[in-house]
Amino acid sequence: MVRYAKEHKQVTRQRIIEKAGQRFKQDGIDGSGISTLMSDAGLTNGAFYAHFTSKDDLVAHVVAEELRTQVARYGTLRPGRPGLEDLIREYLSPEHRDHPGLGCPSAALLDEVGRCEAGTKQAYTDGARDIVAEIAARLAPEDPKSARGTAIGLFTMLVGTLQLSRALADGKFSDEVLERGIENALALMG
Amino acid sequence: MVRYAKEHKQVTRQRIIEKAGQRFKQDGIDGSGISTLMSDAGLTNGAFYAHFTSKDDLVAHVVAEELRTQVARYGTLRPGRPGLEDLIREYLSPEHRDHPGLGCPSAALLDEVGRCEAGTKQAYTDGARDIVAEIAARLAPEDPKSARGTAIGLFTMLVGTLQLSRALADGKFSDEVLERGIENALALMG
DNA sequence: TGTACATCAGTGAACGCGCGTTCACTGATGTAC
DNA sequence: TGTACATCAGTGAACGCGCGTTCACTGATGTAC
Repeated sequence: MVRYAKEHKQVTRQRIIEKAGQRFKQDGIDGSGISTLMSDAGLTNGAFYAHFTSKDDLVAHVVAEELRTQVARYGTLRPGRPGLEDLIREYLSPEHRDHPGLGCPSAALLDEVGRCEAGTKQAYTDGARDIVAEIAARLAPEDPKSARGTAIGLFTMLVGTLQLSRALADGKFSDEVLERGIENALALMG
Repeated sequence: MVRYAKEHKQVTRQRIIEKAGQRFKQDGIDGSGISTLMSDAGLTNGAFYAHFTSKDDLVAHVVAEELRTQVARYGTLRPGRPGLEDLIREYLSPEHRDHPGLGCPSAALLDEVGRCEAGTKQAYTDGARDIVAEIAARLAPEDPKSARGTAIGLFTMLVGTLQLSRALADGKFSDEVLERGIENALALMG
């Protein structure tokens, strides 16, 4: 019937998106060229435009996928507040700090997303809404709306703290930022 | 004696650094080319290497200068905690969100600094130390050390909140993030 | 069963462009005598 | 006072390179008859 399995091209496209997510988080969006991205996916540069109309198009899909993955992580945590506490400790760990390619897209790319075109910002906005809702639901399952403010504060502090820890040249200072961040985040949860 | 006023070249160098700070914060470091930076300073590209050994060299000096400016801002605030409260409201304002070029370098560039070479990260580290110390001294003038944790939390939340507000395509959601951020920051101060 | 043709994911060379960097030169202002 | 020379901040064209993007082509697999 078909020369390739029906879903072959979709699988390839998904592989490009996932590898590009890692590369973007490691080297930045501006810092990652099409040739590198395609080579990460085991392909050559020419095939790119059979999958995406432009780099901007890829970036928007990558951001959407990365945030979807973050939301999915919440489903794997212990239920309720204990799950959030686990998340805080994992998020503000030296492992996460030292491996941005496998970590949170917001920590790696948030200020760059602020400079991206509308489609990418929209994809980020949709994902951010889900993340805030997930955190709020864990903080106050009976009335998530009341916890939105705290959820936003928790999220922004996690992101800012990890970014700061990555920008510091002094390992001791960086470790201190992570440790204080855990204390602050747990305190913020109440 | 000299063809130009003694300090002429220093003045030009300082102008390049300050204009580059604005450009970096607006378009990103990777997003700003030497020709644009020099044209911002009213010069042509060729003069760049009479002032800096490389783009990385400029970036390190810009980061150092930008953080020095941030620290200097603390001196212009009302003394003590009221000054910090003013800062929080100014920092998390729509005006600051909408004019990154004139705003906080951490909010505009923090994740990019994390990917910069050692000299730039060192410059950032030195500046961050001063900012944390300034905030801590305002939170607990009698015992700043005890307030370091809270100072770090306040700083990271401000930075993360402004970044998030800039990344959101939805103005209403973005405004909400700023408002909740002010509440959370004031609560964190205690 | 065998051969001609259609499909299409992927190849790889090439496009113009802007990047960071280099360098021979300019021209305004000084000094020497 | 006038002319030859030194200084040096800044000019602007050029360097090789990698960028995002285009396109003629390949080659593996299917269908037609």
